[in-house]
Amino acid sequence: MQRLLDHINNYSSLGEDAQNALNDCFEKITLSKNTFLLNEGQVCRHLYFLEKGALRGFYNLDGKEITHWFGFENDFVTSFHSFITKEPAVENIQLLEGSILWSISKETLTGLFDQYHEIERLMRIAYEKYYIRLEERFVNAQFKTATERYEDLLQQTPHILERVSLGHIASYLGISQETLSRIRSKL
Amino acid sequence: MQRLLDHINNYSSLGEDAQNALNDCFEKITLSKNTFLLNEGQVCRHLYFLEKGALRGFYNLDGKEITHWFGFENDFVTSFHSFITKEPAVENIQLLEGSILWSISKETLTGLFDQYHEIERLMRIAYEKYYIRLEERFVNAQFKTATERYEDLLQQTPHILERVSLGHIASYLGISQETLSRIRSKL
DNA sequence: TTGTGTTTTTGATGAATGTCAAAAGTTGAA
DNA sequence: TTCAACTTTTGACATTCATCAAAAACACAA
Repeated sequence: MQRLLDHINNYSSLGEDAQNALNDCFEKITLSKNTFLLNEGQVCRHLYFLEKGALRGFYNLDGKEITHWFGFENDFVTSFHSFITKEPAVENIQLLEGSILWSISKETLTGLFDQYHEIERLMRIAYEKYYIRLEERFVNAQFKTATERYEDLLQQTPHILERVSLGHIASYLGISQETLSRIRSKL
Repeated sequence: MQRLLDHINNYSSLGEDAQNALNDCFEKITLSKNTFLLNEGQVCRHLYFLEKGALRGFYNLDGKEITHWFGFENDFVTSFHSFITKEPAVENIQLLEGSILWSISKETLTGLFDQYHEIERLMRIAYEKYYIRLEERFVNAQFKTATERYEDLLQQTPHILERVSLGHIASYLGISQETLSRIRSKL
């Protein structure tokens, strides 16, 4: 839990009351590798903080699994579309390693927003960060070649390569596994 | 201004005080076609609401202009990365039509957040909406073919086609103008 | 150490899309 | 109405990447 609070204080520092409230409202979850945190079709009612471990979000397209994001230590994780709209998720969230997570329900979080302006501020700032992170990925996806995307990954988030299989990374980069293998052999 | 307030109340309804504060803090701007609202290299210190008109965000890559987003009526517009981080923008924002905008500086907005919890909430909710909208575009960019992306555009935002030149739309879809022209001739 | 299941690489081929160049179409000012 | 500038389409060809199939490498339990 301290890790979550430390991480949050990087975003926007919280008063003691708010920190205590968060402490009371997050619930610890320990899950083993390959477990599903969410199955497609379910409404994702929780926001998670990943203290330790790794997971992926993926959906099924023409019988293939498309991994479109990964989560690692210090990431907030949810199926954002489902969490925000309360519609059933189109994606699955699956553990890639045994992990420790902290969970809070949407209702509880909304209650905290009402009580603590500073917690809502925190969330506003978190969305800002996640927004620009996504924007960068979007621009890369649409306007860079497969090789450039792989080189960017090497530079910016090399830890992903060490913890995730090539097949998952290929679909994360939006290319086939064979193409990724060939790109790697040429660098 | 009423249009801005009406739009905002769709997101999250505001008390009278907060509405009046917004009224006082937004400034009206009228700009003619082709004007630049922002040039790359500048820090984007303002958030804009587009009451009437159209504009595009684009950046230069290998001597080509890449249009990566459009703004139309009722859109909040800024160079998000620059606005959030205060770093120089990599993109330009240019008017596609004569437009009416409402502008607020980051400092003023931050002041409103401090004073009015409900305005910060509004922003949190706005980011949620913009986040899932971007997420959808990202998935389309990475995992759909050019033809599918064009068909989605036809279905979901056909108004774009009526107001923007093909060259801009092609780069928005991440394809060459020639390919877009061929896709259209085949449908 | 062996064997089995999984992941990664390699090869051959085809489809989708980009690039360059030129033609055709459109628009708006004089 | 005409002309010049700009936008869109068409054609020929090159490049990138996906797909399918098979081989190689790796992981790890028996």
